[in-house]
Amino acid sequence: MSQVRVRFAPSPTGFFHIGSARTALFNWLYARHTGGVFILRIEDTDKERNSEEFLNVIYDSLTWLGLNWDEGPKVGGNFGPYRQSERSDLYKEYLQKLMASGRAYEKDGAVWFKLLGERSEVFDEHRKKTVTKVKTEPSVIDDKIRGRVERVEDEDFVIFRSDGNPVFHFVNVVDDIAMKITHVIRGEDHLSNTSKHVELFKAFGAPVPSFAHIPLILKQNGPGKMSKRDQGALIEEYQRRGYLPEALVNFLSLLGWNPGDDREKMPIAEIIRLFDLPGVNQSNARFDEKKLAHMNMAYLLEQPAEAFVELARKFFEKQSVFAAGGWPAADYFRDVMLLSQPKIKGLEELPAYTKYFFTDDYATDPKARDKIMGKGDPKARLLELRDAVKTADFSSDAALEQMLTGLAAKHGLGVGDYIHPGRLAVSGTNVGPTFYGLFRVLGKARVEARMERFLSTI
RNA sequence: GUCCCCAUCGUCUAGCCCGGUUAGGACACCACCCUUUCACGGUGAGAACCGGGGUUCGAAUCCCCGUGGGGACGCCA
Repeated sequence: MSQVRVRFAPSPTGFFHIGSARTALFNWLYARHTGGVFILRIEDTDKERNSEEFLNVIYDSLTWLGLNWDEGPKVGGNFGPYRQSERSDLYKEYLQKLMASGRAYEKDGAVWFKLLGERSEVFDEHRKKTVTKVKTEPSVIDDKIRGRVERVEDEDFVIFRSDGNPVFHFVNVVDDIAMKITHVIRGEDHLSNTSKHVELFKAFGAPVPSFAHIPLILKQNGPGKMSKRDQGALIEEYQRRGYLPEALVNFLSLLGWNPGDDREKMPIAEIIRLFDLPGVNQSNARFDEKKLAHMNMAYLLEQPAEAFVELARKFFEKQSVFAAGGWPAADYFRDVMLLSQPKIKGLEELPAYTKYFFTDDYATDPKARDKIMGKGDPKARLLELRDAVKTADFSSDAALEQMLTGLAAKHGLGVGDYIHPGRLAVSGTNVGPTFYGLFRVLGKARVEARMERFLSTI
């Protein structure tokens, strides 16, 4: 059997969204699973709506997701060029073939594809105009996901606009022939178009590729499929918010596909090994941001220390959390991030979660203050803690824990009686990382200064 | 309106092809446990076969019809 050749064929008319990413991913997975070739082809025949900016968004997003292409812009290949705007000669050549065989004709300045069969004029109520219907044989496609689908294509359609540019149906088929595409994996919104494509393949005398129409991704709230304008629809949004691409890829792979058992979190190599077209679902899936967030957390939690610190550093950089010259010492930043890693759900929480580590100018949460200061005798506990801190060993969590348990035992109290006001005094909040880690990383000098400052306000 | 696709917990889904399950898992939600807070983690609860007809000893599973959802009907892609 010949090598699988699949293509992802976006048009640069807007930001790259979840649905496109999933289509790209399934094509990529199928190529990697079969040892085939993944081709990126830019469908930019609509000059009015294309832009270089959106083209770069496509490259950036695919690269970020790790969906590398074997042939296409930037990497080349034997079937280029890979931008349709650079392939006009080929399209004219193919048009000549249809003209020569009598399967294309001009009308109203445009070129139409001619269906074979008996013709009749019919008034279309829905479109409010008279159209020419052609009595044709049904086009049959043997879809790898949906099975046999039959549809009658009964009207000639435009293949070249009156401005001289070819339309999608035409270029799509011509390029699939020219690039020797074996499997067309695309969204179900194209299923109805497929009969047009099948007729074109046949008119060119070319073999019809296998089709696999994947279900659509529906918006999380309200009716209809997800579009670029919907909440959470854009890939670049997740990139900006510090999501891990491997988490997004894992989540996306599970939207409309599953390995056939309970496994969800899987390394990409495992997904590639298990992915296949028959495993793809037939029904549409609703996008669930919460499940994606959970997947992202799971990936974040298992990052090795240095990798996590690096991710955090890049995120802080991109968000410009610190002024150019205002970065904390690398070791201190590292300690703070590692202390926070097990506590956060996403990188985007990090700047707010760690703010008080990097500045003395933080606000004290009034709610936390009321809650903690209104119970027992926190001031007395803080005074005791302050005195104990003076001689305490800050070199390890264990040493600090020993200090605190000793202090609590001496006064017949629980460690919580010290921890709650202590945390509030040095961080202004009642949520945060482990208390001993908090003290250790802040260091004795900061802890003492902040405790004194806090004591002076009560 | 015409044509095409689809239908299991709120959501993603396993089971369907090759009829016999206490219909399983995950996210979300709730309770409890762990615990210095918040998370994580653990345990448990609630939660589904769209409806109606067939076929069959037996239907989530096979067939038909409804209904519902989605898509396509451009000189957009």
